[in-house]
Amino acid sequence: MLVSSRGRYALRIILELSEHNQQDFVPLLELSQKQDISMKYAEAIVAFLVKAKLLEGKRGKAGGYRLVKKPSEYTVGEILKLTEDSLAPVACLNDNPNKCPKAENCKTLRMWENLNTLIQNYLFSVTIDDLNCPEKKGDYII
Amino acid sequence: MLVSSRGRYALRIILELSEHNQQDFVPLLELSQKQDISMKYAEAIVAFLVKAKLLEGKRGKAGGYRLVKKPSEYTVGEILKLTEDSLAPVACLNDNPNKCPKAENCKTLRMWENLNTLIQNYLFSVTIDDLNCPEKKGDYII
DNA sequence: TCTTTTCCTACTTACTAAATAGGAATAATT
DNA sequence: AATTATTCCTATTTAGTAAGTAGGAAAAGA
Repeated sequence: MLVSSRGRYALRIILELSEHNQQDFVPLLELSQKQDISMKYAEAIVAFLVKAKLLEGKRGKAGGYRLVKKPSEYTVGEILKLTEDSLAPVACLNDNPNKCPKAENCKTLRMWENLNTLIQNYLFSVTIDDLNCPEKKGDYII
Repeated sequence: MLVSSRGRYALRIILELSEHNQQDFVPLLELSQKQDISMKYAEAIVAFLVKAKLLEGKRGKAGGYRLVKKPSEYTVGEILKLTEDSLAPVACLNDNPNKCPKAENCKTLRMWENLNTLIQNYLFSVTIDDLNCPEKKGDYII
């Protein structure tokens, strides 16, 4: 059930970028140092985020990375869904309709679906902006 | 974020046992066949559950496995917490107080804590009995 | 042309989940 | 006492993949 390092780092990198002037490109060296992630690993993650169009990269001198939209428009859910491939707790939920041959009689399926809904609803409700300004977003209350 | 096979299988095995007369011991062969899990892998999982005192095993002829309490007293949460080691989405939540050197300034910590609470509250609220009789437990509604 | 930067491809390492194998110990039955 | 059905125990194999590394090509500004 653990979120991967890639996911956690991606969040931190986007958070870091959200704190810079959004016109500016922030070089990888600065990102990796500030976030204490090895240059090379940070590079792999950032490249992934650029390919997924969550970031924009610019080569050459004065190059670097920047966000493509406002921090309030990034949800934690969209970032993690990308890096984790899926947020679902069991793989069969990724197929719609469910392809598992046991799905019809599966006594746990409903429970997994409910858990999945719960997780997604929460993660897609939290934005990068919320993480920067926690007072904007009340704690989750059951 | 995926639940392991071990966790999914453990749930299915306990569900299977919950459908038998609870005095009887169900042999592994039957469990593994009914649940379509290899004998040897099922054995490893069941041994694990016995060690954790979630099941009781009896050797020799007419031996097998049975539940140690009523199905309504097993929560999905307790089963998965065992098989997954932890239900937390990030490892640092397992230490109380948090040992991560960045915890003080971590902008994502609160979000992970909230997600963790959400997941735990749900999983510990669902029992094996609920899975057998879904009408007993309303769907999760946000 | 020099420097700073991203971009790209490939590789290595290490971990661990998942599954298998073989046989010892136990208990009921005949 | 022998037989059979079963759990219990220890060790091993396999395979996938996350995590991290390496080196150099391409681009862009000064």
